[in-house]
Amino acid sequence: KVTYAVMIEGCCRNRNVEKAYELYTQMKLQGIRPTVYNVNSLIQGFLKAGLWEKATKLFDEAVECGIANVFTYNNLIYWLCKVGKVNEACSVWEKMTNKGVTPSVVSYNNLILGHCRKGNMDVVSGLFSEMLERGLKANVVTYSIMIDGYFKKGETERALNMFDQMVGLGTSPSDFTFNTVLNGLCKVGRTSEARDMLKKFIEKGFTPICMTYNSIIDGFIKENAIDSALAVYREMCESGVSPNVVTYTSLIDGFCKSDNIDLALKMRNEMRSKGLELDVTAYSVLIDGFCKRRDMESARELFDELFEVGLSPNAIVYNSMISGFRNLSNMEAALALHKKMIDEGIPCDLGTYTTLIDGLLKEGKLLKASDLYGEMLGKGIVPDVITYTVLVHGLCNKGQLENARKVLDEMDKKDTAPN
RNA sequence: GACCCAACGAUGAUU
Repeated sequence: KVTYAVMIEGCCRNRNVEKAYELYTQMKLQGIRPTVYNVNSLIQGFLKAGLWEKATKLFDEAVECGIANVFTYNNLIYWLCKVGKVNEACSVWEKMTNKGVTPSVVSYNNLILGHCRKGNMDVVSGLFSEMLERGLKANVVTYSIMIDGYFKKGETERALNMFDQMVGLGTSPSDFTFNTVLNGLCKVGRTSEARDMLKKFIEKGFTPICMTYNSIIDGFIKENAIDSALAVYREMCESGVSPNVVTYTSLIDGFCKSDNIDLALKMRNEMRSKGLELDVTAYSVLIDGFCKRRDMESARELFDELFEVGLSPNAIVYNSMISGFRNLSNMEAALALHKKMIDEGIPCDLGTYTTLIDGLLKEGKLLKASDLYGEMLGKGIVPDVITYTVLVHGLCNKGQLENARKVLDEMDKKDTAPN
């Protein structure tokens, strides 16, 4: 039985779920009762392999025969939260408590994470107090998740309070926590503060990693403080931390957005000279840079290069290109790209349609624009304020006041506030 | 005894 357990686990780790499942059935055939451990590792294996159906089937079986434990439930709750199905995660949670399985700190952490990603911070604080009331002690992961959640929601003070609370209650922050706090400060435009804090953290024994510097570099980039960003980049290299593709992407993006395409390209070369290859995001930054400069020829070259190196552009890359052609009023090229997206099976998103509709309306091609709007709605894509603004503006400019009125009414029905 | 959780980069309108 031990042998089977070890083998099943090993197969799951090696992403060989098929083999693991084979062993599992073989074991059952030999009359050996599978343990929770076996089932748990199998479920996890299925989840990692994206075999959602098989995972839930096994999970339901485990629940039915009553061998499911906290770990079993946590596993599923985690994956549901990760893919944004927080409501389903909640029903698994209910099932768990109904079966008399007591949630652990990890259970709470998983659910809190799910709600943080959705931005439901009020639910999060409810769960947090519930957890404490039940006599569970929040751990460093709980705090880190919540700190990150508050920062991402823009509730900086709350985030910093959580950090103080954690320290005050005697939970030592981990390197993970430090990175979360630093990144959070950078994201809300307090990068210099983060840089100073980094020094203090280092004194407390924190070892910065590439990601730490990346957060600070990107923060300065977003504040348009390119020189500070470069200073941190040098500091990073000097302290022996190797920059990665994310570091360079931030810097390249900074140069592009401050209209310094030459320096951006220089950075790309520096990156390559260190043996790093561009990924899709890195390409997208450069492509967008050229598109914004209305240099569609260079953008196109990079777009082609992307294919040549064996990558395939995602919707973001296409959207940049489409937006670039739209700016040049070349809707023919823009629409050709839209067609290519569909041919290649790249899902168009709200941005794709908004840009296309914007361009078409500006050209006076109202029919084509409305076709695309219909196509978008047909795919279940819901318009947002920006889309509505595009429609109202475009229609008004073409004297279609009636239709613009209709759009405003539609907004009203959907409770979207005009800006 | 072994299984579960957290952190970094890119795209759309108006101004």
